Parts: sequence; structure tokens; C-alpha cells
Amino acid sequence: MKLQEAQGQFIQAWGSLGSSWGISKSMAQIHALLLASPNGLSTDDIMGRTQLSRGNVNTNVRELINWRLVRKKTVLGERKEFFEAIHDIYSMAQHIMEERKRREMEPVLSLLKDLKKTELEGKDDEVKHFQALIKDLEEFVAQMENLLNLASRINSNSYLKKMIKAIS
Amino acid sequence: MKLQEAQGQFIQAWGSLGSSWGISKSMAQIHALLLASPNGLSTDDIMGRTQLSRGNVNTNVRELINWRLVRKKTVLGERKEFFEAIHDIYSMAQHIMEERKRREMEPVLSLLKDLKKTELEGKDDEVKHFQALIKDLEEFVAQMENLLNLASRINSNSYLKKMIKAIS
DNA sequence: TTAAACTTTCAGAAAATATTGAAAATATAA
DNA sequence: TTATATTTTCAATATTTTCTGAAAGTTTAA
Repeated sequence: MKLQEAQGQFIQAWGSLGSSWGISKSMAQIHALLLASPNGLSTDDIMGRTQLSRGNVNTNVRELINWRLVRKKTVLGERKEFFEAIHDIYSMAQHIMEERKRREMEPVLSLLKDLKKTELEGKDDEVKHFQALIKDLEEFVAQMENLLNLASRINSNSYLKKMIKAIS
Repeated sequence: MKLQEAQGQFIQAWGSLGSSWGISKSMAQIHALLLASPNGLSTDDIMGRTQLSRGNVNTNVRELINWRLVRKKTVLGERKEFFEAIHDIYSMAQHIMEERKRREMEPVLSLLKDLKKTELEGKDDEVKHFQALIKDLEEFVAQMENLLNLASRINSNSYLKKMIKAIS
């Protein structure tokens, strides 16, 4: 199989995975293409390989930069900008998790915190149940944050890696 | 604050969290309502509290049942069906992770496996780079699966809970 | 049976989201 | 400067996803 064809399959698959995780298909495809490219690509390169419009590529590349998954790269003697993915999968994952935590978890956490300190009027058992739910969710989120911290440190620590395997 | 109002806020917030995680807003809202309700609700109860149509409620409740987040419940002397959420947050999370793994990760994993065993034609360094990417991703996914196994066993094991906190 | 209560389905409508492409803005070289 | 290359913006459009509601289907009670 030609390399290009294999990359194409990967790009498509990554794109559809992206959409089911709430990331736009284009953004995921561009990310996949850059992951698969060792050397940084220009906007036109990306347009050529993904068949997306200039505007779309521009917007999504900048979004990838916001997420810290991609970096601008200047090439000596070239006027164009080139873009290169962060190729280390663990730091990639860490950036994704941090960004989602910031964008999505924090609003929910702050609601939970507010609800927890509010006095509620209603049937006693229903109020109790609701308060228990809030408390359980907060605790769960805290626990998951510990786990994510752990996850982000796995790569640089092969002892951790082994330990997790052992207790899993 | 009235209990109903607090529940309403929770339902809305959960709904919007849901949509950014690739779950339909209605499904997430219904789930939130059932989590907040100690006693199981009928289709009409859910319609009343969420202002969603009968068809929408029916479809999404059945989807929640597929995900094993909700159970049917019959009440003595009542013809209607009632629906009750699984209230244990850790088993809830486990079901969500399993379902997503099955639906989304598996197709990608099987592509990665295929690509790994394919002979690729192309520039040597580009082929090498792509193969390294595939390998890294596979290894990463395996590592995350270990971590998820760990996560799903945290609740019933407070020793694990403490250990993770300690090493995080 | 029949009728009423309840559940399911699904075509079309609506809403949400993503994408295009051309014009405007900006940067660089000559 | 001026011309040219490159990037950015955003209104219009297209696509995808979700939701509605009424009709069809099913179950239960009498």
C-alpha cells in the first residue's frame, strides 16, 4: 500500500473519531495529517491533502494552536508559515485533557459548588437525595482529576507504567 | 431555593455538558433528571419536567437503557413503565466508558492494527515516522485501558483511592 | 372482543454546527 | 512606495444532528 493511502485512511478515521468526541471533523483531520507528517506543512499543503477550504484550514489550524496540539514553524527563506503537530502522544493527551477540563468541567464544577451551599426547600427525602448526588459527583470529579494527573505523568515514568499495569 | 429550581439548573448544565461530549442534549437532560429523582419517573413525568416530546423521551430513554445507565421499573398496580437511573456514580462512569470504548475506540484500534501489519511504499523517513505514530497510538490506548480498569475499581477499594491520591 | 392506556416509529421540520469562498487585512519583497 | 504573497474574517450556504407529533403498534382490563 502507498504511504499516502494509509495516511488517508488514518486521517478519515481520526476525523470521524473526532466528531463523536465533539471536535469538528476538519480539525481532527488536520490534526491527523500533521501527526502523520514529520516536517510541518503549509496551509496550501493541508488544503491539498484534506480537500478543505482555505478558511476552514486557517480557522482549525489556529484552534489546534489554541489547544497547544500544533505549533507554528518558520522555514528559512520561506514566506509562508508551516505547522507542525506535537508528536509526543502523552503530552498531546495532556493538552487535550486540560483544555476540556477548562472548557467543560469547570462550569459544571462551579455549579455543583454553588448548589452544595444552597439551602433547598422541598420534601425531605428528595432534598437529601439531591444533595447526596451533588456530593457524589463532586467527589467523583476530584477522583478523576487525580487519575488524570497520574495519566499525564505515566510517560516520563516507566515505574508508574509498570505499577499501573500490575494493579489493573 | 426550591428543590425543583436547583434540579432544573442541574438538568440544564448536564445537558450542555452532554452536548460537548458528543451525547445528545435531550439524553443528557433526561439522565440528569433521573439521577436527581430517587423514585423512577414515567414517560409523562419526564415529558413534563423536561418539556421534550414523547418521541424524543421514548427514544432517549431507550438509548439510556442501552448504555445501562437507566433501568425499567414496574410499579405494582400501575400500567405505565417507570424509569430509574443507576445512582452509583462509579458504575455509571464505568458503563459510559465501556460503551464509548466499544463504539468509538474499537474501530480506530482495528484500523491501527491493520495499518501496522501493512507493508508501506514511500520515502523511508516518512514511512518510519508514520509507523512510529501508529505504534505510539496503540501503546497509548493500551495504557489508557489499564488506567480505566483501575478507575472502575476505585470505588470499591478505598486503599486504591488513597494510593492514587498519594502518587498523583 | 372492544376500548382505553400506553409505547414505538419515523417522515418531515427545526436547530445546531461546520464549511466555503471571496473580500479585506496584513505582511514582505522589490 | 507599489506589487505581490499570505493570512484572516465572516456572511452565506451546506451539512449533520436532533426533535416533533401524529399515526401505527402493542398491551392490558373489562
